[in-house]
Amino acid sequence: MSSNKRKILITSALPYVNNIPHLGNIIGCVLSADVFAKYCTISGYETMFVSGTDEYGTTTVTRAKQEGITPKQLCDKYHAIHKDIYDWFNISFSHFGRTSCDEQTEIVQSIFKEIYDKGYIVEDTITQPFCIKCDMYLADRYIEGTCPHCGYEKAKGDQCESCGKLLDPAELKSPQCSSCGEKPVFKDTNHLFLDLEKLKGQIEDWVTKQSEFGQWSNNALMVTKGWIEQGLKKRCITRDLDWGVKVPLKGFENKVFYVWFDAPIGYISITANKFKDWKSWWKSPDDVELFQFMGKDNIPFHTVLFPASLLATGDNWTMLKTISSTEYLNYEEQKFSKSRGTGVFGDQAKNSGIDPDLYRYYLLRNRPEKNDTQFFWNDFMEKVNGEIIANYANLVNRVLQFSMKFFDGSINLVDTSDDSVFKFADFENKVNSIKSLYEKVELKKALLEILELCSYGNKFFQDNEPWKIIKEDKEKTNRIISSLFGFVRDISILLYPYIPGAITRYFNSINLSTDTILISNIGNYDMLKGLQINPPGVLFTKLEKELVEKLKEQFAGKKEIINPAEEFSTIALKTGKIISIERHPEADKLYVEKVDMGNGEIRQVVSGLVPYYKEDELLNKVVIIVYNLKPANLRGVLSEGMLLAADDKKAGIVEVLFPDCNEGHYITIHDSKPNTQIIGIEDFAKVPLTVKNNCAEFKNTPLQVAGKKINTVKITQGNIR
RNA sequence: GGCGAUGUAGCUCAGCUGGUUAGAGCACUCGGCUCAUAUCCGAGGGGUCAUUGGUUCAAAUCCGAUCAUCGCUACCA
Repeated sequence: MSSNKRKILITSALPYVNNIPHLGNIIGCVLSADVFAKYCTISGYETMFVSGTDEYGTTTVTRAKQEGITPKQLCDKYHAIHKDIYDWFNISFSHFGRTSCDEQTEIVQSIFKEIYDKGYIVEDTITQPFCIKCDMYLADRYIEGTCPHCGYEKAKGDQCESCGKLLDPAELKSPQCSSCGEKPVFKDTNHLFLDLEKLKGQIEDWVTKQSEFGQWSNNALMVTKGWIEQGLKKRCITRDLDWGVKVPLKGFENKVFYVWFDAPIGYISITANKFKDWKSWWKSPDDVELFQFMGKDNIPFHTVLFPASLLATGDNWTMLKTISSTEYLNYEEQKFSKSRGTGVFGDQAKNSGIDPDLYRYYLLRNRPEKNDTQFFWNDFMEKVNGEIIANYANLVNRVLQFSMKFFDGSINLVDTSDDSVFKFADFENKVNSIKSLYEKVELKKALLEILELCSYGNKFFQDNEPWKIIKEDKEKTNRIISSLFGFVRDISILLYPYIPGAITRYFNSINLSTDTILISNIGNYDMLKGLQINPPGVLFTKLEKELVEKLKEQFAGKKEIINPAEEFSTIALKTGKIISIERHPEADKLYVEKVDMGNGEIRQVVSGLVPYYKEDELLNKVVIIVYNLKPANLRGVLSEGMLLAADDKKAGIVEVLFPDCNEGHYITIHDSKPNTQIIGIEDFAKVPLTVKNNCAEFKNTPLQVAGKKINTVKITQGNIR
């Protein structure tokens, strides 16, 4: 069975099962991988392209509970949604599987055993919440309580949804089991850890070698190095949960593997799920080249953690050769957001009435390779209409129409002489260049070079004026058109990975089998001789302004209304008197102050003023506190507000604002009213407070307290924070 | 604050290891063609290559500093 064919194994990051992918997700992994896979296929390489839904983990369990179904049922439902979307986008997986298959259990367990036998697994005890009533350990997500940072009452044990901070469940105040409400007890539980420290040398060697060999992008290499330097510690690979792959070790019967450990192995098991000879792909490092596609947030899993697991087995696995990691695609200068309804998601794209090839074209044309890029509806329309339709589709159409009109649609031998379009466009060199870009997974550039070829085709057509020559020299006209016909056929082959649907329609209209869409057929025109073509149909429908405007409106999401006049009122600034001050026990730069806010309210505030002020320079002074800020935990000490200081970066001076009044006054501009709602630090950071001419201002309006302006002594110009 | 990335025409971007008057597409202005339900071709205007030092015979390109934007991170409070 083994041939001399190159074997290319392609994976695209496994989407988490209950997130519906948006266009940014789609271009990031699945679509990019698909173009490369299609290229490999038409190049005659033996190609395996796998992906699937990542199904295990607490998120699925929680969601299933909410919907009142089992995790399995939930995954069935969402898996179908994913599959449907990718089918619509014409993604040709060898297999789009799921991590909840039997092979996953077998392979994850066997890999684990190998790692265990080699001594890279260590056991350790951690303390975890346990619900007596439910008789189970509570995964981080299953526990709710008050967030120690912001005071949000329904914070989840792993992360507070209000302030976004990552949490340890033990930090929560008044914790509760999220299913029964019982107060959990904290019990010691044994877990297994992958000893990355011990693997460090191997990982580093592998990264050094492989990054060069596989020509990793700078971005991927930087993230990887950062990760390795940041410290490879022991990482926990088990969880107390039952939706996952069981840990095959005595004493761990009730535990499953943690998703980061089992998900990448999903690539292997999904392959095994459909192909009996999966080992010829995944255990064949000398014969197989592995290309992996993902968004930038997934890099360390593929360059460090997954390789570490495989290295630890000591076995001969096929490992990552080339990583293709994209930056993010934003939507009309915002982030895609399901909850805010911003951006186009896979299911919506499908219902938008626009040809999937047009999405494919635009997403790849704008592929975020080096930078984040934007999805703009106007840009979408302009690029689609002006590039793929006006340039390529029009070239196809004029060539075919001309052949129909003047030669009854019969094609003669393709002219490749020095007068032909091939010489005119320096065709051979261009094609080689495009092929090499494909090989390097430079998908955006390859696409642009193909379009450049189309321009040469149009120019050749224009320059030769066959519509005039036909009147005198039919033979010459035939040569012109036949060369263009062959030229367009070749370009279409090159374009197939990007817009497979349209190219298939094109091949049908010229009566050529789609089996002939092969890179090796470029330059081979024997099969075109004597071809009888059909009248061409319309390859694409142009995007109309009205439709685009409608869709833009539909997917705009909730608009943030920024009213400059009320902007200042998002914050509340209040004066307070420092009644005690001491050094933070755990930090060099921080003071911990008790501040009397008036009316007997005392707040504890932490501020980073040690390098700038001595204790007695601040004690008993009246200062300004951001009064409606979410409390934050700074190196173990609660800070219930922020002490305002001006900051002159150029001079390196920090000056605390000392208002000329007593404690308990609000700071205003004009007659603004202080906000009573709690805001986050990021909201506060958006409010531009500055010092100009020794006076504290908001957008050129002086801040006032008790009828007076707030002045600085040392700093004339600067920011306030 | 630290690390990393980015900053080139109105817009989207090319410009690798430094080498002639800085490029493309879109948009704009003008001209031409008509095979093309899509148009196309040509010409033109428009840039102190973020700012600023330095290395060099030569810098958008290399090095340093600064500023701005974005991402991650922190003793941001």
